[in-house]
Amino acid sequence: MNGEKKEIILEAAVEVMAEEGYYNTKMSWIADRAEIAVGTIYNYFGSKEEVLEEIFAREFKKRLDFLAALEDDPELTARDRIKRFLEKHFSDIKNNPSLGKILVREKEFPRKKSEAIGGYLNQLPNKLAEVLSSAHQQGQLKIDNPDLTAAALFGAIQGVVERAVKLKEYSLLDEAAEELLFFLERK
Amino acid sequence: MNGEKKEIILEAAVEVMAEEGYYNTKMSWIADRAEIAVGTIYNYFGSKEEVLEEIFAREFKKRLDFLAALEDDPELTARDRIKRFLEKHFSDIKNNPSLGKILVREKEFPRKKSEAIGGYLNQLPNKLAEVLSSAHQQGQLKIDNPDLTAAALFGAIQGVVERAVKLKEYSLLDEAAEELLFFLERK
Amino acid sequence: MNGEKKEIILEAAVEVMAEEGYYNTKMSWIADRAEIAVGTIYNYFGSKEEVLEEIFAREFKKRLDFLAALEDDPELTARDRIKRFLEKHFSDIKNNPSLGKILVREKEFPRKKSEAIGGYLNQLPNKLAEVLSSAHQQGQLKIDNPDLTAAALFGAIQGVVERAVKLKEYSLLDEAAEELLFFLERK
Amino acid sequence: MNGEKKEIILEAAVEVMAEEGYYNTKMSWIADRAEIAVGTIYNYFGSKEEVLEEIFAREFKKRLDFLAALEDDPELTARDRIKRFLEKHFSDIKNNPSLGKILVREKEFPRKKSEAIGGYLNQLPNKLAEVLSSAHQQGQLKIDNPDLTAAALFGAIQGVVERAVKLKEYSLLDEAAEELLFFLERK
DNA sequence: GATGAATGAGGATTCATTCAT
DNA sequence: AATGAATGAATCCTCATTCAT
Repeated sequence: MNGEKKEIILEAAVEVMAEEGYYNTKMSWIADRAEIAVGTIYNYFGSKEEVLEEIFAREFKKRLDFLAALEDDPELTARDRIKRFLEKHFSDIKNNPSLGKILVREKEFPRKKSEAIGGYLNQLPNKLAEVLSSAHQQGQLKIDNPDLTAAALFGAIQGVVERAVKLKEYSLLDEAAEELLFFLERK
Repeated sequence: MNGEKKEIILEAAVEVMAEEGYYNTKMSWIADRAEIAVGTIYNYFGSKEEVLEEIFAREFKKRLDFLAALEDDPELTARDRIKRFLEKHFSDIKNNPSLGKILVREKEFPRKKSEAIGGYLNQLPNKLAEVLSSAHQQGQLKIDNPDLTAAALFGAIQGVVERAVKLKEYSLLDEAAEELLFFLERK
Repeated sequence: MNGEKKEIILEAAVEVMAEEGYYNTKMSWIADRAEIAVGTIYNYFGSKEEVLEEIFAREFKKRLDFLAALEDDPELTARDRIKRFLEKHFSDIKNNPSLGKILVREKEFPRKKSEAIGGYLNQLPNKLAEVLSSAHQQGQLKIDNPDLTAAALFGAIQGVVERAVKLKEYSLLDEAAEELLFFLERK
Repeated sequence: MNGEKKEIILEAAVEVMAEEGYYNTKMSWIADRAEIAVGTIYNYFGSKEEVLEEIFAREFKKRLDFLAALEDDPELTARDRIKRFLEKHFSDIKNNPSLGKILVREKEFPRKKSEAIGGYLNQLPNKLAEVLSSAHQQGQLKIDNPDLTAAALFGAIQGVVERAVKLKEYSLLDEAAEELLFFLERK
């Protein structure tokens, strides 16, 4: 019951921030959407920034965990891992496009402070780089610079989501995983 | 002499916004950086938002023009065009990383109003899609969905720039053009 | 308790604006006078202009209502009606000279927008003209141009209030009603 | 030639301030209307306020002088004097309604400083009161309180001008002198 | 825990005035 | 004398955060 209110607030925040952007979102709008009082938000979050951080923390953690789980499965090739990851990600976004909007858009944050979010935003490419790197070492993938490829891949993911969300053509997301895999398959 | 002051302001704005982000940038900081008075900015721009718009307008126009020029050269294959475009873009960013930072980061703007910026942000992927699409029709490229590929490519460009700028590893940008071409090369 | 704060703000605003004039009045002074924070004013009024509007709206409405009530009493002659109105008005001003000062002074407003205030400023002369006009038709008063006479009467009222308030000779207001009636009594 | 520029500026100022009001009038608009540069205004006036002051000073001086001249003519009764004064005033306003607008409207000024304007605004009623008072002493007029009557008369003048100017019914001004004399004529 | 009125620091913008040309 | 770009003090308004109820 208690934890539930926190969820309600986060959901409301995701919606409003997706529509308006972090800086244009007023705490009172989040409260309105969540059908609670502004003050109540501060019983669960220390600040507006923390709300955004929590959103990022959760979503990125989910994805990092998912990726970690895939790595633990020795049966899978690097290609499989990336494929599964992409499919999961795009399918999640399709289920909650608001979230997708925020995840690709909020690259600008309250200065300095929120190292937190910046951190998450780095971890995923890093993890992707790791996967690519180990695949490369095992001869599964021919890539020269895993960091670069991971950065490109991560950007491509964002680009596709952004496009799909902006045009509300969520069907783009269905083909997206397959499409992006071509990027890793080289002669 | 007159037009010069506008340039000075824009340069200062690019620097400060790159460091601090649009919303965190105070007009007075731009003025300080440009070594002028705040009021002077308003002799050249109607608002803070207009400053950002002008930056986007100029940079995107440059790139669109460059791409258009490449299209006019019948000697070039699609691959050449994209390659040249990427090389130019990454080299520009390397020369002015602050600009790169802004161009990839400012996806959130003063609400509704700035259709302007949103417009530019779409035009480039659209143009890329066009190039890919016509190449596809001429049998030069095997891609299924030019829109999707263009979105991925555009995102990948942003991702690479973002990574390079964030880690200040500008050497990443040297290999980037070559790397991203893999988006177009399939078995 | 809630509505009370709005009253406190209005009272403070009347005082400060009377002393300083609308344009010279800073929102922070109103807040200081009301012993609240600036932000609080904005919980009750949308803008500085709206504060002034509310003052005008209330005071003019009071007077229009009073005049309307007098018109509904068939026992009264036109002279009685005007007399009562003037007595009430002058007595009100005597009780709150600050208000008097504002009511006669604020003829210049934030451009265009405040049709509201302009409206009130017209309604009272119009109403006076009506009373005069109907009195004329009933042979109670000999006046040629009710509009003109009403404008003069309205101006005379303002002139007397202005003089009394400026010189702080509020006793002028005691004789004022009687004096102005001479204006309507013609051979 | 030199003095001429000052006149041009004053005319432009009267026009713009009549349309926009003192506080809403920008110095640059006056300059535009006068077809000169802003800086030039400051070669003739020390400040925006001084421009308004000069307007008031001139117009009120004109009227005070006119009234003084009428007083010097022993042939005239008080009624004649007032009548002539009113006719002149209303006719002047009819010729330059912009001026009329300013003269009745600008009761709020840059605080404290401009005692000047406040002074003029008092002098005219004072002078009127003098005329009435001496007429009273000579048994020409039956009025009890010359100050009060003068204030009412002055207010009535303003009221009529205001109405005429606001509705652009300048014909009201033709009858106005005759009408206002009723203030002096009692049973 | 929930509420929402009160708070006040913060910042974009305006515009009278200056002064180098 | 005329110019008009540059100046920066001044102020309205916003909104995240607090806290008494």
